[in-house]
Amino acid sequence: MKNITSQVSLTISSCSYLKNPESSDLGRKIISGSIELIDEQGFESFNFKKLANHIESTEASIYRYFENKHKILLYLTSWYWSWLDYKLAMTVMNIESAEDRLNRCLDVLTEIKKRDLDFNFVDEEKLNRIIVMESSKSYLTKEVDVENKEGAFSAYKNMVARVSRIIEEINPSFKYANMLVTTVIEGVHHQHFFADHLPGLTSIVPGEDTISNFYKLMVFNSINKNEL
Amino acid sequence: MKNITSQVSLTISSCSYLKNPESSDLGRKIISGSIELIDEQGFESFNFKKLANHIESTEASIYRYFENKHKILLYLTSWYWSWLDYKLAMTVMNIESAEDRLNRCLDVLTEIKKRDLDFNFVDEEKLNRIIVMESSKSYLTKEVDVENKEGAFSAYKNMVARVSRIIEEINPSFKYANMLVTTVIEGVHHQHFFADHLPGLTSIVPGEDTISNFYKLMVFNSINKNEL
DNA sequence: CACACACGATAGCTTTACTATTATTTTTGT
DNA sequence: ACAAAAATAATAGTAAAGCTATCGTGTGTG
Repeated sequence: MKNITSQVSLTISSCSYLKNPESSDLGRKIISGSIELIDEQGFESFNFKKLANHIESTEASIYRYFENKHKILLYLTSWYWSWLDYKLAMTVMNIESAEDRLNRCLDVLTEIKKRDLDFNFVDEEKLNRIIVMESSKSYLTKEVDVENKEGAFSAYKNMVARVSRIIEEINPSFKYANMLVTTVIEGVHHQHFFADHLPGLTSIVPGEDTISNFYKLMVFNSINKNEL
Repeated sequence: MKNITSQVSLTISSCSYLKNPESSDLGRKIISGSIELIDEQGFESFNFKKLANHIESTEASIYRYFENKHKILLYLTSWYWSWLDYKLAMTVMNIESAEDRLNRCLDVLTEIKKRDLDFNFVDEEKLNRIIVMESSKSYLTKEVDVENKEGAFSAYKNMVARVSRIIEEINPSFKYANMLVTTVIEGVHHQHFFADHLPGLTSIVPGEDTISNFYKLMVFNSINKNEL
C-alpha cells in the first residue's frame, strides 16, 4: 500500500536560510549533519567548523546556506513544527467529535517521536530530542522581535492555532486556549527533560504513560470550566 | 515598624562559585553588574570583558569568583529560587486552609516581581526578567547531570517541593503534584515572555490578571479530580 | 564552447574565553 | 605602627570561535 505522505514536502519559511538547504545534496547534508551533532554534543558546543568536518565540507560552504548556527536552529525548529502540524492535521482528519480530536492531538503532542521515513534527510527521533533540549533557545533571545517580524515563528503559531481551534470548538467561551496549548507543549518538553535529568522535579510513574495522562487530565479539566 | 526580613541572608549552594561573591565588595559588584548587563543585553552577548568594564575591574579578578559565565547564571538562578522559596514560606505562614495557602502561592508565582529592599545588592525586578528569559538555559545543557550531582538545582527543587506539599495536603491521592508545579512555574515564564514578544501565542486580556486567573483555574480544576 | 554557478581550499581577521605573571593596594595580626 | 598575607589591578598572551575574502576547479546549461 502506497503511503499517502510519500510525496509530501514541507515548506519552511525562507527567513532562516540564505539558500534553501533542501535544494541540494550539500544542503541536505548540512541539515542531517546538524541534527546529528546538536543531538550528540548540544547546541552550545556545536559550530560550523565541527559541522564542516563531520560532513566533509568547509566552513565557507556552510556559510552560503546559513548566516550562523542560530539560523540553523531556527530552521530545524520550524521544520519540526511544520512536520508536527502536518501530523496533527492527519491525526484529526475525518474524526467527528471535537473531544476525540483533542484527545488524539494530545497523544501526538505528548508522545516521543520515532523516525518518519517519509522525510529521509531528517531523523525525527533525534530532532525531537533537540526540540526538547534546545527549541526554547530559538526564541529566548534579544533578537526575537526582529525575527518574529520576519516570520521565523509562524510554523509554531500555526500549529498552536490548530489545537486552539479544537478547544474553542469544545468550549467557545473558554478564554485561554492559546495559553493552555503553549503550556502543554512547553510543559511536555520540560517533563521529558526532567524525567531524564532531574527526576526529582517530575512525577513519573514507571510503566505508565504519566506525561500523557497528566496533561490530558489537566486540559480536559481546565476547558470545561471557565471560573473556579 | 522594623521589617522582619531585614537581617535575613540567603545561603546559596557553593557549587556555582569559586569564592563567595557576597563576602566582598567586588563580589557584590560582580552580582549586581551581571544582573544589569544580562538584563540589558541578554545572556548570549554577556561576557567577562564587558562585565569587567561595566564594574571597572578586570577579567582576571572576576575569574577568581566564577569559572565562567554559565556559573554566574547558575548563581543568579539559585539566588532567585532561594529568595522565592523564602517569599513563599512567608506568604503561607499562619494560614490555616491549604486551599488558601495554595492560592497565595499561585499569586506569588504568577506576579511580576518588584524590587525587594531587604537584599540590597540584587535588583529583583531585573533578576525576574532574567529568570523569564534565561533561567531555562541554566539546566538545558549537556552538563546538567554533573551539575545536578553537585547540587546546582537544589534551591529550585526545594521551592517546587514546598508548593507540592500543599497540593498533596489538599488531595493526598493526586499523583502529579511536582509535574503540576513545574508546569505552572515554567508556563508562567513563557506566558510573560509571549505577552511581551509573541502575543499571538498567548491569550492575554488587557486590564485583567490573565496569567494568574488562568493558572489558578488550571491548578484547582486539575487537583480536585484524579481521573477524567 | 563559454559562461555561470556551486563548492572546496586556503588565508586571515576579530572577538571570546581563559591563563599566567607581576605590581600594587588592602587587610590583618601583633 | 608595621610586616606579612591576601586581594585586586595591570598587562600580556594563547587557543578557539565566528566570520569574511579570494581564488581555483569541476559541473552543468544555453
